[in-house]
Amino acid sequence: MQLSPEYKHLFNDALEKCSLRPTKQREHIFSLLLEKKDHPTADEIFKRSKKTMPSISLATVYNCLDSLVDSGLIRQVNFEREPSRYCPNLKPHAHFLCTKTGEIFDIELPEALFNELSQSLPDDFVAEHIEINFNGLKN
Amino acid sequence: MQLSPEYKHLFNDALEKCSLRPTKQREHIFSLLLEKKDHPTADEIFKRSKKTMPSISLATVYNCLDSLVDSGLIRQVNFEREPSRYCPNLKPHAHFLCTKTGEIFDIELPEALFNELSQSLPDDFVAEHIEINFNGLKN
DNA sequence: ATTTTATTTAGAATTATTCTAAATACGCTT
DNA sequence: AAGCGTATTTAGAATAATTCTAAATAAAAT
Repeated sequence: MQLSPEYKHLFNDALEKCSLRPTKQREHIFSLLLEKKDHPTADEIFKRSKKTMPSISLATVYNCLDSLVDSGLIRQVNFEREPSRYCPNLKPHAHFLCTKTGEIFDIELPEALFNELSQSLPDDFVAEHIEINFNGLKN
Repeated sequence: MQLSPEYKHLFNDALEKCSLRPTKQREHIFSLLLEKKDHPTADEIFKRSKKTMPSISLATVYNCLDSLVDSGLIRQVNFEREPSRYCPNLKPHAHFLCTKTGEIFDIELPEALFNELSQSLPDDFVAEHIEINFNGLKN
């Protein structure tokens, strides 16, 4: 529940770059995501947050998650009509939803694949972000 | 607003395979999606449907869309927290959301890329479906 | 220290989607 | 074609996720 110096630095820098303030709540939620990387929903994060920061409100959780996403510290993961989930893995990766258990897995993909994807766009398209979601069965 | 014989056939077959009935409403919505392939939301589809089928209800639109997705006749497209959109393009393709205009474009990708993606999954993952969403700027 | 500006908070509001139960339509059997 | 069982449609209510609002608080700048 405490950011290591490296992450603390990353955290401050990333927010600074977007002129966002490094608040207790933002830090709390970020460290919580780093602690258990299981792609929780906003509501799940709210419940976990309250354990150690009982005064936090759900709206703040949503606000903080948005700030963290905007500053590039975490990623938002969307599958179908399900509530958004959040992921602190900063390496380029895809997600896999197991249709049986509902679990979401990070899938590390070779950087080259992302490049291939970008390059296969017509010239007038400039991609800022690529999201790759698999679903199927994980044994 | 009328399916061509080929599409009518495709439509009947696809529903049959899932033991779903080829109803007027399902056909109506399917033909409407084929007519203007602009990735409309359920609500937009509801508005369009009412023009020629005034008695249709929003719940039916949702039901029909689910049936069409289940039978593989259309695809559901999700970007971030936005409402689901629907796409009748059956060729393997990705989607590109222009962050400026909000428009969604179909991006045809070489089949090989989809294979590469599937193959880069660890052995215990079996993908049923791959969704690729770009966002950025389209000039 | 003071002021300015961003953020948090609780609760209300909104929006997309799903549920419910009755009415209707479909497709099969005779 | 009539009847029967089941699937689908319908309108409206209900739900769930997310956003909004306005006042209180906290952070940064002066």
